[in-house]
Formats: sequence, C-alpha cells, structure tokens
Amino acid sequence: MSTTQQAAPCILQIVLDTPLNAVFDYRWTCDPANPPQVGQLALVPFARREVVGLIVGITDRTDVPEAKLKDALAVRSQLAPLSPQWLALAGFAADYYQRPLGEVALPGVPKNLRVLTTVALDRALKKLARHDAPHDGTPLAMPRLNPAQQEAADAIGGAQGYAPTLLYGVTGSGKTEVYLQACAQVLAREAEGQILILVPEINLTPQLEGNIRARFPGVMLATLHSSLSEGERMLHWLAAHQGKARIVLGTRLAILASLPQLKLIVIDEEHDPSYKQQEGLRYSARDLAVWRAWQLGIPIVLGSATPSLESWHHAQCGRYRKLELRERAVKNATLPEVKLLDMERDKPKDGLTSQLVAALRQRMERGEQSLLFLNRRGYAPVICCESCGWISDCKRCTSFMVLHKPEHRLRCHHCSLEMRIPRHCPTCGNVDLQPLGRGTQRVEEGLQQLFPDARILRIDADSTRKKGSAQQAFDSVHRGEVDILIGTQMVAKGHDFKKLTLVGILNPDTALFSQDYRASERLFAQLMQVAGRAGRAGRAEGGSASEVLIQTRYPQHPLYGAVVNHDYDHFATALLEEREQAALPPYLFQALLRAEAPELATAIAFLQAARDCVEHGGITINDPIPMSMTRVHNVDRAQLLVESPSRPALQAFLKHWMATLRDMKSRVKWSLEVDPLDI
DNA sequence: AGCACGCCGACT
DNA sequence: GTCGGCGTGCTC
Repeated sequence: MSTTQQAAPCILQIVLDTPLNAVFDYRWTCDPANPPQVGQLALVPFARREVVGLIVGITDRTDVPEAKLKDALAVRSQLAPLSPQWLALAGFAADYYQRPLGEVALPGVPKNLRVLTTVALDRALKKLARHDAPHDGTPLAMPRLNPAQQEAADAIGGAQGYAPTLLYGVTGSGKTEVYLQACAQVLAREAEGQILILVPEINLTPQLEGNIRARFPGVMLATLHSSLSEGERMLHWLAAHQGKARIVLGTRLAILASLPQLKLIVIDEEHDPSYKQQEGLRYSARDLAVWRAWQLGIPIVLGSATPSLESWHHAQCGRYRKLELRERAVKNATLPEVKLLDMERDKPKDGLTSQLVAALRQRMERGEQSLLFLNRRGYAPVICCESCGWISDCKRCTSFMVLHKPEHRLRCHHCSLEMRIPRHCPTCGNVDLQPLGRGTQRVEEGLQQLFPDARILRIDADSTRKKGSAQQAFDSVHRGEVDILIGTQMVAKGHDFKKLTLVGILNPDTALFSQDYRASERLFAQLMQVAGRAGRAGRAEGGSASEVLIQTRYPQHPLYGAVVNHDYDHFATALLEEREQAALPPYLFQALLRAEAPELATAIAFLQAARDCVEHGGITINDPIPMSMTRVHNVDRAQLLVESPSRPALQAFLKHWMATLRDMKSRVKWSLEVDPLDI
C-alpha cells in the first residue's frame, strides 16, 4: 500500500444550473498539493456542452456506471471556495422554494467567472488586487440625529447576535441616516466586517450610493444589481467574495452574494414588492435575508414607513424589535396635509376636480412644483365603438389594447402586440371610436390645455424608454425646470423633490374593491410613499404647507381615513385582525401551482391530476381555477392554491408533492410558487 | 433548460 | 432535391 503523495483519482459531486434535481458525479485527478474543495466552481462536460457547476461533495466512489462517468475539465482553484454558510443559504433557498440547488446557487455567479479562461480570471483578480488601496478623503461629517434616530442607530449598530429590528418611520423621518450611522458603528467595531444593504430598485436611489461614498471614503463599496455590465458584475462580485468590499449595496439578487465577513444586513423599504422575484426562482429576498441573519447570528434591520403585514406581525409577536421614528428629521418639515376630494360632489373634468385644478394653479403662481400620480400609462386603457360596443381587446391575451396616442398605436401591455389605431370599427365600420378611461398621456394632454404656460413633464415607462432618460427627467425636475410632473409608480419612489408642495392622486379607488386581499395593504403603502414626495425639505419662507389631494368616490372609506391621519399603526393592526379572522397570511402559509397550455382545459386537467395524485391530510388544496388574466400571448394559465396554517407541514407536503409531479413527466408546463404575493 | 436528432412541408 | 418546423430524449 503506497502512502506517497501522488495524484489520486476522486469523484467530484457537482450541481449544475438545470431543472434536473440531481447531483452529477465527475472523475477528477486530485493533485495533493492543490486539492479540490467543496464550494469551488468546476468546468464540466454536460450533454453536448461545457458548463460550470458547483462542487458540493468530494468522494472516492460513485454509483454512476463507468460508461457514463466523465472527467471534469477544470477546477477554478484560484478562486476561494464559497463558504459552508453560503452553501447552507443556497441549500435552504433551494429546499424552501422547491428548486434544484444548482438553479439557486449558479445564476448568481457572474457569467464571466464561468466562461473565462484561467488566464483571464487571473488578470481580473490582479486588477482587483490593485483596486485594493483605500483611497482617503475626508469623510463627510455625520449629521446630528434627533433622539429617536440616535436611539435607533445605537440599538442597531450596537446589537450583538441575531437581532431583527423593524425600523418603522414615516417618509422623511431619516431612516437612511439611521442606517448609515449604524453602519459606521459596525464598520468601526468589526475590523473586517461587511455590511449588506438592500434597496428595492437601485436606479431609483442614486442618492444613497453617493451618500455612502461620501460618508465612508476609505471603505470599498460594491453595488450589485441587474443593470451592471458583465465586467462590472464580476469585479463587484469578486470584491464582495474576497471581503474587500465592506459595504455591498444591491437589489434583491444581492441577497445571494458571497459575503464571508457579513456582520449587518439592512433592508430599506422592506415592504416593497420588488423584493419578491416574479419569475424563475420566485424567492423573497427579504425572507432570505432574515434567514441569513439568523444563520450567521447577526443583526438585521427592516426599514419602512408602511411595513409589510408579515413584518408588522412579527414585531407584534415580539419576534422583531420595533423601533419608531415619529417625526420628520428635517426641521420645519411637517407631514403633508392629506385631503380627500369627493369626486361625486366635485365632478372631474379631464380627470381633474376643480379643487385639484385650483391647487395646481396656486402652486404655479407661487413657483412651486406639483406632482400628479396616476398608475396607468398610455392615453386610454381601451378604445370602444359607440354604435356596436366593440372594444379593443388583445387577440392573444385576456386584456385590452391600450391607446398610445403619440405613436398612434394600440398596444397590449402583456404581450406587446401592436397595431395602428383602426380608422373604423373592425366589426361595424363606424368611424367614431372613443377612448375610454385615461392614462398619463391623456392627463398630460388635458393639463397642457388647462395650463398652456406650465412646464409639464410626464415620467412613465413610455417616456423613459431610452437608457438614462429617466435620470435626465428626474434631474430636470430637481433643477426646477418643471412645474407639473405627471407620472406612474416610477415617480413614487426615492426622489426628494425640494420644491414640491402638492401631490395629487388621481384614480386610486380601483384597488379598494380588488379581489386580491393584499391590494389595500399595497395601496396604503403606495399612497404614503407618493405622499411622502411632498414637503420633505421643510417649509420655505412664506411658502405653503405641503398638501396631498386624493380624488376619490369613497371619501368615507377607512383606508383613506387612515391615510389622512398618517395612521399606519391602527390601519395595519386592523388589517391584521381581519387577516386572522379570515385565516389569511401571515396566519396561513400558501403555495401556488401554476400550469399553462394552449387550451385552458389542458391546464385545468393537469392541475386536477396534480391534486389527485397525492394524499394531503392536513393540507388544503383548493380547486384549480383559471388565473385572473387567463390568456397571455396565446397560452392559457390556471392555478391551484395550497394552504396550511403550519409552515413545516406545508413544506413537508410540497417536498413529496413536487417529487411526485416531476415523476408524472407531463408535457404541460408547470411551476410552483411558495409564499405567492399575487393570487 | 439547452441541444441534437429525426421525420414531414414549401422553397431555390 | 434541401431548409426548417418543433416533437422527444438525454444530460454524471
């Protein structure tokens, strides 16, 4: 028996980015001087291609027949292996969301790391090593915090071990400042410590990145989000992986970054739906962040003016510590006054009530800015024929073709089918086709007639199609070149407009009576967020108090009452009670099985079969139903809702169920979503 | 999911 | 005669 150190054959157990739920074995000749390690990447032949996988185990035996077993091509040994903690995170996410480990672990690894030759990777590593020298600069002085902020910053920055905190503070109460000073404490205490800051959309918070750089000039900051170039992505990912970047600022995908020295996680606007991935692996970055903090035994702070009911519930149960910021941080900046404009009494013309028009005129005269919020782009959501009742429905979807006037086209927002506006009704030939309802373009047109001298700017997905044009638009608002801003969703987030003293909200009522029980929670958050754009800078000399005017047909609705009183507290608590009584999340755990097929019946039949193929004692499986938007791009979609008051019971059931479904090998395309947001 | 093989329709 | 449609079969 030889004990000399020599190259020995071994078996690498590798996961790959494929829907196949399996670990693949490969032969490899181990160099004892440079042995492969679990957590390293390896290049392997797979079917007829070469792909990079992740080594999850190393053994000396395998059940794979000799004829099938292939040799691994290379192991990326110049890259430190992903840590056991990181592997545990990926493993948890894979189990929880019922996906193969490879599908969770590999997409986050930059493509360049997978494709590069070893020589090119070495070059990149060298570049990063040069990057390393901490560039000095005088750190911008930390502003003084008010007592509530200081208390919060100390509580977060000084926390030891797993310490989840819900930072509940109205818009403008200075949550960002709390994060930054808590970060400063952690960076000072932990010589090598890393901090992960998650934001909903990085493009909408350009200020934060600048802020962090100004405050921590000697600290390397890396950003991680989907609009990085491949080169940047690799560099930033490596900086995080090597521990060089001590602050990582990113969107939801950054939750799967490798951060070997992670000591604090910050989640800004934790209620924001964009923390939930809506395709592929449908994970919640917020939930994974909490798990990661728990696993590492580190503090995590979840900040919001309108926390998700899930987090609110955890705070009420004492699982999260709740810290409150009740006042706006800037002196003299009071909360804007919210008023409801009754559309039954004050009938709107061109979508605007006379009171809103008067308020706009007043701001014009004072040289202040106004913002109109309407979450519907295009000119009109539908056009119709007045004589025969034809409406512009999409041929491929269960939806309408939206009128886009500047382009003279009808467009489906779901499958992007486009056509010219028909001159005559396609069914009866009538030439009188009327737009029904209004979107941002139509409001813009009305405003131009009403205020011919006003500088009006529309910001929505259509007006900002070109790269960088959104930033340009926001910049011109900041420079005061705009009197009236009209926009969708896009204008609600992030930006502080210093001269803005009026926010008008045009058509929020539809969400009040939605089938989706989460709609009111979302509407409240959205209203508070857009209302928060006003009056952030403090009342100017002789200027007006900021106002938020909400046009509604239901001014007596309790949701609006809570908005008027800036009272999320009672609203959230009341909603939670309703949820408990109706046995809905967060008192119930759900998963959704979706199926799609050319014919609805096929999808329904698949779901029915899926329902019947397992025992499900203790788990509720509802009837299969068509999705609310049944047809998109010529495929019909249906869904099956699975529920249980016990998360472990649901998880155990899903595991068995998925294995059974995979074995069915149905041709129907299906997918599972755990903790779905939209039902 | 890719990717190739394979077996039937309208084009140079 | 071939380019190409997408059915189905496989991936250590």
